[in-house]
Amino acid sequence: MAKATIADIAREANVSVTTVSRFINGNYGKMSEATKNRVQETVDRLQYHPRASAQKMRQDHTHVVGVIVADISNVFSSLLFKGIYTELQPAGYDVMLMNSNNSLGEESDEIGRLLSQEVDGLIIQPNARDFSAYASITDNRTPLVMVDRRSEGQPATVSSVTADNRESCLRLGLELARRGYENILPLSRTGSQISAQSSRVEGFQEAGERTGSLVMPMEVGDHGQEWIGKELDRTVSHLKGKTAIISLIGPLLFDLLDVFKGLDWSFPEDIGLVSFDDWSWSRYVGDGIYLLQQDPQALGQACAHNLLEQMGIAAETGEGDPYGASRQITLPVACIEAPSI
Amino acid sequence: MAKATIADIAREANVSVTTVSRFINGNYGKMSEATKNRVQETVDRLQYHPRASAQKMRQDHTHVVGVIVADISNVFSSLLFKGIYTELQPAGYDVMLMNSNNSLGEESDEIGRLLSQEVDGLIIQPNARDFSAYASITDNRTPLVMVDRRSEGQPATVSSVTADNRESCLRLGLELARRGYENILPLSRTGSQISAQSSRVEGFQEAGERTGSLVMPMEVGDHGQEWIGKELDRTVSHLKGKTAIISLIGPLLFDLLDVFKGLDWSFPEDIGLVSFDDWSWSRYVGDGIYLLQQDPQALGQACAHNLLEQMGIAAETGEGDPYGASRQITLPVACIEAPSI
DNA sequence: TTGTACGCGTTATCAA
DNA sequence: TTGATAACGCGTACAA
Repeated sequence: MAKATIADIAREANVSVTTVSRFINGNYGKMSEATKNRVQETVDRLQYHPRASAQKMRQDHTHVVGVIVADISNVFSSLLFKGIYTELQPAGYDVMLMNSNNSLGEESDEIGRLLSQEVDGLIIQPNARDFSAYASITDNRTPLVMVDRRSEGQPATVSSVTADNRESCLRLGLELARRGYENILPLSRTGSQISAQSSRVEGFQEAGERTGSLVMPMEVGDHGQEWIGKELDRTVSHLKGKTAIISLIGPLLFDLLDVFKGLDWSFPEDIGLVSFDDWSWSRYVGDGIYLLQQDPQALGQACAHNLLEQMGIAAETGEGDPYGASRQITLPVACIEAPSI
Repeated sequence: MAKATIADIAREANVSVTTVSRFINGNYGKMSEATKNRVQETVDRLQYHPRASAQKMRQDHTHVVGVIVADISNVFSSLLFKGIYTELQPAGYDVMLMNSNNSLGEESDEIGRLLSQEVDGLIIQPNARDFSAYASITDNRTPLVMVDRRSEGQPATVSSVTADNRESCLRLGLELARRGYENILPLSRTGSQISAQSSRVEGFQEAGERTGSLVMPMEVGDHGQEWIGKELDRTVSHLKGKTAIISLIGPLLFDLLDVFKGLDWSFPEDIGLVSFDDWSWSRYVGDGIYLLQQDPQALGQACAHNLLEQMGIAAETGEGDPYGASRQITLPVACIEAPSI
C-alpha cells in the first residue's frame, strides 16, 4: 500500500479532506469530539504524515533554514551549528547543513541548491571577498545572516555576527607589550579569500603602533611543519628581545606544538605562545596555554535569533521589508590566562 | 516581482512550459540550439531556480537525506557528518541534520519531522534500546542505516555501521595483561539507553576471563570530577597489583586528567591510562596517551555509501525490495601507542 | 521540434 | 460543524 494521503484518511474516516486538513493543522475549533477522535484514530492507524513538499506548494514558507559552514571538521563549525540548531528547532524550523570546504565554487553551488529548496532563511560563513557572490540571495529577498567573516560591500540589509576579533587582539597586544614582549608574530593559515584572521592581525598591528613593538604577520599557507619551523627559526634568530608567537586559528596550534618540539623551544622561557580557540584541551599541555577563545555556540544562537526576527517580520508584513531587524552583532572573545607567556 | 516560475520563463522566451521543463532537466535532445540559448538567457535573466517542493510532487524522490546524530558537540558526530556529506553531496543529495542530544523524545520527534520531509533515506545514531522506536521508518519503506550503536531486534533489512569496539578492547585487554596489569577499570558515561561503550566493556570482560585479570566496569553517570575522583581513589586503594583506567568515551578523558591532577596520580608510574577517541590532542599531554581511535569520517562514508546503494535499488526496482543491499559493516579501530601504560 | 492539458497532496475560500 | 473545489509549480503523456 502506497503512503497514505489526506484523501485516504478522509475516505476511511468518512469525512471530507477539509476536515482532515483542519485536524492536521490543529483547528479543532470547528469540529465535534466524535469526528476529531475518528480522524485521530485513522491517522494513527494508517501512520499518516503530512508531506512537507505538498504543504509548501500552498504556503509561502517552508520552515527550513539553510546553513553553510566553511569547514565542518573544525570544532568551531560544529559548535556554531549546535547554537543555531538549539535555537531553530524549538521554533519549528528544520536545518539543511552544507560544508563549503573553504571553496568558493562549492559555496556557490550550495547557495543555488538551498535557494532551490526554498529555504526561509540562510546563515553563511562566507568565503568570497566580495558580496556580489551572494547577490542572488538578496535578489530573492531571502533573509540572510553572515557569520564569523565579513565580505566587502555587504548591504546594510544583511546581518552580520562576528566575534570581537580586532579588539581582543588589540588588548592582547598591549598586554604582551606590558609584559615586556617586543616582537609579536601572528601566524595565520587562511583557506579562503576572507577570514576572521585578518581582523585579528589588524588588532595586533594597532597595538604595535601604540606601543612601538614589532608586529610581523606570517601567512603559512598550506606549508607543512618543516617549512614553518624553518621560517620561524630564521625569523626569530634575527630578532632582538622577547618574541611571542600567536596561532590565529585553532588547528594551527597542533602544528606549532610539534614545531616547538622539533626546534627544542620551550615556552614561556624561550618564546611566548598564545592561541585562538583550542576547544579546551590545551590546558593539559604543560601548565596550559594562554588563549583567546570565541564562543561559537553563542555566535550560532545569535545568528539564529536574528534570522528568526527577520523571518518573523517577513512573514508578518508579507511584501514588506524583511530586513528591518538587521544589524551588526559583535560577541566578546574570552581571554584565558596561562603561563605560556 | 514575485519569484519566477517555469511559466514566466516560457512566456518571456516565447516557448512552451514543456520546452522549459526539458531544458531544466537537461533534455537537450529535442531542442534546437536557438531555443536552447533563448531559454538559457531567460533563465539567467530572471534568476530562475526550479522549486524543489514542486518537483517533489511529481517525482517519487526528494534527493534529501536525513541524519540524526546523538551529540553534535562531540567531534565524533561532526566528523561522521563530514564523511556522510562528502559522499552524498557529489551524488546529488542534500542533507538535513538533526541533533537528538541523546534524548529519546527529541529523537522520536525528529524522525517524524524527517519523514514529513519525505527524505529518501535516513542515517541515525540511535538512542533507543529497542528497535520498535524506529518501526515507523521501516513501515514507510524508507532506507535506513544505523551507525555507531546497535539497537535490539533490528530487522535484517536495516544496515548497521559500527567500529570494531569489542575486538579492539579484547586485544587491548590482552595487551594490558601482557604488560603486567592485573586490574582494568573501564569508565563510561552513557547519555542514552545504548551506546558503543557497552560493546567495549564486553571486550574487556572477555579479556579478563581469558587472562584472569580483574575487570571492573564503572559507570560515572552525570557525576562531576569530585565524585569520580573519590570513587576511583577508594576503588584503587583496595586493589592489589597494577591498575589501568580506560576512558571509554573521548570527552571523559578531560575529566580524568583533572581527576588525576587532583589525586596527584601520574601515569604510567602510579596507574595506567588509556582513552578512546581523543581527536589527536592528547599526544601533547606529557609524553602522550595510549589511544583506541575510531575513524568517524570513514564510518560516515560507509553509511552514506550503503544508503546510496539502498536508495539506488529502491529507485531502480520501484516497488521492489529496497533492502537488498543491507548488511552489517564493521570498521577497524586504530591503536595509537604511547607511554601512558 | 514544440505545445496542451492533466494530476501530484495540500490548504484556503466559499458555500451549505 | 462540515464539504466541494480551485489553486500552488512542475513533469509528462499525448497531440500537433
